[in-house]
Amino acid sequence: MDKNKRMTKEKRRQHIIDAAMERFAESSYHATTTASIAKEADISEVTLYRYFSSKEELFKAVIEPVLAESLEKIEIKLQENKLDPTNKLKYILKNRIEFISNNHRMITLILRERNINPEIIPFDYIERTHALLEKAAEEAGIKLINKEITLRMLIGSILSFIYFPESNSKSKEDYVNQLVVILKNNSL
Amino acid sequence: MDKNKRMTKEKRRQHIIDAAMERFAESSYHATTTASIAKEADISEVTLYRYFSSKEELFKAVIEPVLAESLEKIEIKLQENKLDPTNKLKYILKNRIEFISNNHRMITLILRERNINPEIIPFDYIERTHALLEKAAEEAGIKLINKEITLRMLIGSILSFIYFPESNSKSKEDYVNQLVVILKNNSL
Amino acid sequence: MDKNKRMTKEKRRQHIIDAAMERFAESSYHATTTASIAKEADISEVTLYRYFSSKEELFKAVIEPVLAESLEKIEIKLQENKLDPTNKLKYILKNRIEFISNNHRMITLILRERNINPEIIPFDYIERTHALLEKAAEEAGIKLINKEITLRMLIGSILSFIYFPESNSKSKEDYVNQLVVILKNNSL
Amino acid sequence: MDKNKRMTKEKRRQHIIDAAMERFAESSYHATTTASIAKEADISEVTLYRYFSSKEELFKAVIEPVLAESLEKIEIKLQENKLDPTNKLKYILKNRIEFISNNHRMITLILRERNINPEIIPFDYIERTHALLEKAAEEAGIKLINKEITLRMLIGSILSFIYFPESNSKSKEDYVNQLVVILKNNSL
DNA sequence: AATGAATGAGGATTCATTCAT
DNA sequence: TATGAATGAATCCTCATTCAT
Repeated sequence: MDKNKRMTKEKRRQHIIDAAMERFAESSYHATTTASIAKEADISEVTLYRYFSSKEELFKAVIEPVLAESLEKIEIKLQENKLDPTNKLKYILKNRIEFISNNHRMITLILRERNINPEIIPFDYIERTHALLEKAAEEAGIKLINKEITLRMLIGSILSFIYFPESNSKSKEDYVNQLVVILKNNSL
Repeated sequence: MDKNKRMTKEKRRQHIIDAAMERFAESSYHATTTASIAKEADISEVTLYRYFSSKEELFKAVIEPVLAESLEKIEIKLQENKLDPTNKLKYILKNRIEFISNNHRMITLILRERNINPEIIPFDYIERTHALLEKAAEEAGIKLINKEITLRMLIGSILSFIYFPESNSKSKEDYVNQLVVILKNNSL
Repeated sequence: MDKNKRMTKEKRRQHIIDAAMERFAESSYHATTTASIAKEADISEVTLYRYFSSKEELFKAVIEPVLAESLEKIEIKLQENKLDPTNKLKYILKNRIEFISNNHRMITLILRERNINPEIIPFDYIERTHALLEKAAEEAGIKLINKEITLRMLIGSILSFIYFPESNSKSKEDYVNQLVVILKNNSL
Repeated sequence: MDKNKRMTKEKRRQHIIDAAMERFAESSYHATTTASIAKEADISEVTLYRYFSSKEELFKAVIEPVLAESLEKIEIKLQENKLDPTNKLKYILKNRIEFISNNHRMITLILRERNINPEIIPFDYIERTHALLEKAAEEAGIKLINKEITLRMLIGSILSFIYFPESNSKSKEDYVNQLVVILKNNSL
């Protein structure tokens, strides 16, 4: 209680966001009440509303960093174009897998809500990642028996980290390298 | 209206379940109101309550067939043991992929709600599928550089059908066959 | 309680409107709570909302009949043009005074809210009545020392009935007749 | 901001009252928030509460001068008794009309709230004015066909200035003089 | 003296569920 | 069997007011 009162504005804001994330992740946007978020943050609902003008705005603030980071960096990096095609593909895979692993709860949350609140979550990660992978695999000369199998293996690999997160960074790097080797070996 | 009145009890029950599925799939358990389900089914809310004693029970009835089917058949089939290891693996993959494709909306719905209502959705498909695949891959002698990569490719392939459904049955069969070939080719 | 349940839909609707009028008249739109209206009507708030989708809609329903009646009839009657100018003027005065007397509480309510909710109360009675009187007085050849004094006496007479209502119909008729006589006598 | 800080206590108090009047006149007592008043005055809500212990007290302070002035002066003047009856009547009329014109917004505000907060607005101007006029008219020997019509014309004339304000002081004086002439001319 | 931060109480509105017919 | 009518319990959000600095 006392320490709450001493928080700086920015810290308290983040504190509320954290509490909200906790609650939103536990249930869902609709199932989560502003009262429960306030309780989690150990503040009153009114205080919550001093920082965020509505439940929806709070929700946006929760997912915003992930939404913002998401595909920006990767697309910038790819446009710098210093990577050869194979490393481009590896970069995408690594980046996505790291991203998912680091933001596991939030990603789950976002995917869960994306159909429900399309106006809040304006684009579809998975679609866009799919498109990126498609282009990169082609450029890297990966030609399995058909394109579909290639892409399902690539995107599926990434998706697996949503359901089976992995924190060890080295493991993820190894995983990507081996995956690409296998795919290249099996190209026509 | 009139046709509603003529429905048999069982038919009407199913009619309500269908309507409920429609609505639950569109939003989420909490965001879906019993009023909207009744409207979708073109009946009154009270009638809905004559068939299902609560919203939760209706939800259970919606997902129950999928929940029931899910891994039952596959496990029975596997225990019959008439398949050689490789075909066992193929069978699991095909079965899961078909299952996901045929029940796509419901699967999405169930996955979305599994954290929210753990008491309603009592087990985790993906965990169990993962376990099945792990065993089958081992028996089939698939030994990629390490177990993790193998499993991520297998489970990831399946997961991809959640996000990228495919209705053509032949395609799915081909996909599985090719996937297994590749994996076997790359075994140590 | 029991009799409430037996009300027809239309009767109950009117019952709620009456209760709302009671409460709105007692305080004001903003100071009146939907809870207090429901209590006045001896129903639950939810029932209130079954009949009116919002407080604002209920408010509109309360004032609508008065708003609708208000100046329609008078303008139609005047256009029929069967009255000589003096009787036209008398007609306006009588009509307005009757109207105010019969709907005294509602008029007070509407005047009170007209500045506050201009979107709900879309036009200004008094302005329009003023305009009607101006034209009618001119046609009736009433020419006091100046136009302002004439109009203030006319409109003021009407306004007085807002603050000092009178139920006896004969009195009102007499009043109008005498008023017009005086004004005519004093015309230049 | 800076100038705010330099205000004397009394000046700031008045500054807040002015802001509050602005807001109360714009909407109504209940629809006006202390936050909006504070914003209008460009101070914090807490500061507002340093000057006025509650919203109600602030409201009282807003209307107090008008309430205080209202009928005090007039009654004192009348008791001095230096005026002949006709001029007494004229004095009342002029005084009331001037008063309404000079405090137009506040009068409107007070009339709007008088039913809502009878404890705050403890007496009824209009009733009291009516009583004053009744006595004065009688003393001035004005005897129209009946007392009611006389009084409605007198009080109605005053009321008209609430709905149709007039700023020109000469006009008002003329108006009163002419009104009284007419009434006297028509006395029995 | 002034305020940023905080809140208990309450307001409009919705929801799952029940009652009476 | 079917439903129109009804509601207690929440839900998001706002308001007047207070506390700590």
